Amino acid sequence: MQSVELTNLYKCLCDVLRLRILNLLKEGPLCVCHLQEILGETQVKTSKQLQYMKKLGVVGARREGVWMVYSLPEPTHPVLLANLHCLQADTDGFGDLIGDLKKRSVILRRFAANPGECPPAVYQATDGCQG
Amino acid sequence: MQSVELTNLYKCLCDVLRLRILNLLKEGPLCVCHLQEILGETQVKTSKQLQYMKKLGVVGARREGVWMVYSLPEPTHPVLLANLHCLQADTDGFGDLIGDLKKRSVILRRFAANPGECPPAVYQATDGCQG
DNA sequence: TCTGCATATACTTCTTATTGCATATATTAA
DNA sequence: TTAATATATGCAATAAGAAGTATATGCAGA
Repeated sequence: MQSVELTNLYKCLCDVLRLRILNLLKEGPLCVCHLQEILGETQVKTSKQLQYMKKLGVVGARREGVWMVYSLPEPTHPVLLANLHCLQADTDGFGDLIGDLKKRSVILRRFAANPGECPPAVYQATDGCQG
Repeated sequence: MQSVELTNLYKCLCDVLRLRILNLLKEGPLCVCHLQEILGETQVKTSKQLQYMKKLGVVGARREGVWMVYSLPEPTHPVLLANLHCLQADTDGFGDLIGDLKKRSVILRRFAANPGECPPAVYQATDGCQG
C-alpha cells in the first residue's frame, strides 16, 4: 500500500472543497451528483476537484451505470484517515463539515426509500454515523 | 490558540521542502543559514519558503542579532504536531527527513563547541532526540 | 563610516491551479 | 435512433505558486 505520496494527500487537504469531499467519502462512496447536491457546488467544479484527487491517487472511482461512484481507496492511507478524523474535533470555521455529514444522512435515507436514484454501492453504505 | 486555519497547515505540508523545514523546526528553532546548510538549498529558496509559512501563521520568526530565528509557534497546532510525528514512521521517499535530523544534530554539536556561530536560542535547543 | 555577514525583497519567467462556459461522452430507457 | 441523465473535457482567463538573478536591508564590528 501507500503508493500515494504524502505530499499528494496534503495537496488534497489544503483546499476547503476537497476537504469537504474527503470528509464525506470517509463515510462511504458517493456519486458526483450527490456530492454536488450536498456541497451546493456546480457539477463542473465538483467533478474537476474529484479528477484532481483521482489523478493524485487519493480517491478512486468506478462507473456504475450512469453514475461514477467515488470513494476512498482500500486500504485508505492511515495519514489521510487520521487527518479526516481530526476534522471532527477541529471545527474552527468548518461548521460545514458536520452539516455536510447531516445532509449526507438525509440523502442516504432518501435513497433507502427509493433506490434507483443512485447506484447500489451508494445506498448500501448504511453506516449510521450521524443522524 | 489555533488561529491557524487547517488548510494553511496543509498548504505548508504539501511541499517537500516545507515539509523538511517543519520536520526540523519540530526539534527546535533554527536560523535561515542553518536550515539552508542542512537542506542543501539556496538562501533565497529557503528564505522564501519560510516567508510563505510565516505569512500563513504556521511558523514564527524573531530576530536575534544578525540572525532570524524561525520556530514553530507555541503552542503548536496539534494537527501539525500529529502530522510531523507521522512523518518519522512513513519514510517512503522521505529518507531525507531522518538524514536532515542527523545533520541538525551534527550542526548543534558544532554550535556547542563554538557558540557565536548562531544565536543563543538555537544552540540552547539541546534536545538530543537523535544522535 | 565602511565592511561583512545574514536575510529579505523586487523583478522576471514558468508552471500549476481555479473557475466558468460550452460541449462532448457514456449509459440507459423508450 | 432518439432522448434524458450523469459525468467529463476543452478552451480561455485569471490567480497562485516556484525558482533564479540581482539587489536591498539590517545588524555588528573595526
